[in-house]
Amino acid sequence: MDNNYLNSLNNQQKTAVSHFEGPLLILAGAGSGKTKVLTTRVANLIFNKKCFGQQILCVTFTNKAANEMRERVLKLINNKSNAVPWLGTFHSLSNKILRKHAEAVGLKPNFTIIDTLDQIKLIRNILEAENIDIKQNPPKQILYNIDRWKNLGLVPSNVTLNKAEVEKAISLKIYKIYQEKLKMMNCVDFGDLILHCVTIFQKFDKIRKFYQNNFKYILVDEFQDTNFIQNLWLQLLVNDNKNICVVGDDDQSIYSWRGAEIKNILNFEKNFKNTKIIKLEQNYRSTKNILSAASSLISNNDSRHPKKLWSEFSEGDKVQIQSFSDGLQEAIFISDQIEKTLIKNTKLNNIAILVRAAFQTREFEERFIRIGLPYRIIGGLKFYERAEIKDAVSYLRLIKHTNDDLAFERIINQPKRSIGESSVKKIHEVARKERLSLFDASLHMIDNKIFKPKTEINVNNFVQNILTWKKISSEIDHVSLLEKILDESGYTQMLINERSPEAESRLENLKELRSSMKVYDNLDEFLENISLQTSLDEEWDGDKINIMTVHAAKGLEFEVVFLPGLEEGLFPHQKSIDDNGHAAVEEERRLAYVAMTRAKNNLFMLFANNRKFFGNKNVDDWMPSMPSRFIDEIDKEFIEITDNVINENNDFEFSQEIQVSSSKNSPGWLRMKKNIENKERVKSIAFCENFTNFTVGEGVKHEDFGEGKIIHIEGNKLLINFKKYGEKKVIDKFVMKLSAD
DNA sequence: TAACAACGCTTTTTT
DNA sequence: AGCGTTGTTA
Repeated sequence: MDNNYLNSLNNQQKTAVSHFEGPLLILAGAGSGKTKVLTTRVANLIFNKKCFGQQILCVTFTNKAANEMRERVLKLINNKSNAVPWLGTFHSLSNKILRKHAEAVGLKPNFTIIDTLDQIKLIRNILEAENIDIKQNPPKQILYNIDRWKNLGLVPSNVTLNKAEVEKAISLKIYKIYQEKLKMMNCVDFGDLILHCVTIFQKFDKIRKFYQNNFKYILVDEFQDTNFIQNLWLQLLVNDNKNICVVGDDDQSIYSWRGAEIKNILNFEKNFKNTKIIKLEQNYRSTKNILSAASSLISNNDSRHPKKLWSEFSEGDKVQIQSFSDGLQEAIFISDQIEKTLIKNTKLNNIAILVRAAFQTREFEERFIRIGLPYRIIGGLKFYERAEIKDAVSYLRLIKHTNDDLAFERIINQPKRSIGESSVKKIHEVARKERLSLFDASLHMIDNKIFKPKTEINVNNFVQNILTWKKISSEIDHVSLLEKILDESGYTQMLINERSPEAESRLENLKELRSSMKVYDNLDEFLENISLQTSLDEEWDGDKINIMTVHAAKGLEFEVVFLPGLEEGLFPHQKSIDDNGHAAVEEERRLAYVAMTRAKNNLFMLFANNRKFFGNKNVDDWMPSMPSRFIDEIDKEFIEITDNVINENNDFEFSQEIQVSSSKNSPGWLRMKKNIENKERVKSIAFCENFTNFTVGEGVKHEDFGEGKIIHIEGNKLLINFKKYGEKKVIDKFVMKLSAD
């Protein structure tokens, strides 16, 4: 192996890579090459025979980051697959450890990891059983409280409520039952993965020492986003040599809502004596304009370590600030920009649209489908969270553990077996009284003739099927088992009978599930990993535009970045401000900073004057909006402002077909400014005049679309069937009556 | 019990 | 718009 890998590093990076003994804190600014440092450091440790690959614990924040890091490390050390087995996320590594010591916390090694939907369902069930009002105690809120306790390392018996927290008493009560239920079902949630590990490390010195001794070196990425329990997990694994290296950037801390504590990084040198601190301040990603714009924004935060990122790159284009009359115009601009200019020089893979909230992706999805640009939405709906996939997995789960009540309840009447709500409720009651799982309660009720005769036959068929499949599950492979179940349960037939496009795509998804299962050796292995799998799609295949939330974009970089929706209330998000005030604004600002610093060459920041919420059934769904404060906070030297607001009275459907370029005549930017000062509400489509002198059936002519006939009228908006263009919505003043002459 | 209509709430960010 | 919950009917 050649030693060139060190030569491509700058001095600070080299120091970081070559520091072997003792705690190391790397403060790495955005784009300063921290992944390179981490991967090279791992390789360097192995080259210098400081340890074996399997003695390195390397923790990343996402699976994506873990995969990328593994790939790069393996490349550096010559492709020995599985040479760094302990590289992964806190959750995946905890999963691995917990499988080995499950009994220590009263679980079987093949426990199931439940997802958020299951968590909420379980909490609902408990609330119902306890006769607690669901409306007054939303399961989501309770789940949030439980998660927070878990992030703080608190098991139910360790939670103490002060006077201000009386309202959490119900959550605490549920938490206790929730944990018991999970144990009974041999399930854990995401939080448990880490919490159980910590419990084991604390309770069993032998186990802890085993891992401490094994991990000669620990590396942690994105350290600014670790929370209390994750930090404790690390502290328990560090041995006396204190060879722990953490990398982070306080300006990129964006997970406080998940319990992330910046103080973990700020106090690191206090926790570990003789910490070596290295700052990486040279940026290798962005042009000077982008970097300066981002730096000027983040300098508005009070609580941060001042730092001076610098770049040897050219100035580049200024950051483009663009305003639009509504979200659709914004989407049209982005797609135009991509189609007209970018597509020539930039691969679609190098273009990203980063949004604050997931719902914003829809606007772009619709636009790209319409004009046929390939795109991918990352982290949207996860494959295994789809209904049909969860159903199929529930069958497998129930076969594996018949006391998995969540799985039981999900599929007992899916496909329909005429076992309705009331029957399920009865099973619940008996299960509670007899302290049985739903499955065993059903058997009990059959034996004791508690069901109505018809229901009994149906329930009996179901449980017998499950038992039969359970029996043969050890004889045939897991893929055949799934096929058999989908076939014999009537699930496939149910979808075929539906004859809808949705059902067809569900069948497709089940096929995909089937092929994805082949990657695993057996059913256990499949079930153990399915929940931690973010997506089974080959997400990064093909040349496509990337659409994702800013959170999901953490750690990634793109040639061109679009940031739509920079409006007060959306970015910064109102809910976050409501909940946490000033601290929240600072975190939102960091989020904007992360978003901006993803861009290498071109950065577009966009906002609309009117934003559509909750569909567009009626005009009330349109909300006037103001540009984000973050736009004002960026130093004007590095930005260029363009106003694309078309005549406000224009109909949004209609404007879809006009080119944006034709309209730079309205002083929208200045008007917006004025509106903010006067605190006036922006005039929006909602206030259009609401009458017209056209009638349904009348023939009309439109400048662009030619002749057509009115088929529906709503206020001053006409639905017209054009001869050439088909049905379109147009505002009345853009069409002329076709007079008899 | 199933099928369907009516209603109301949604959307912050994720392993 | 889309989903889950509630109410109505067969």
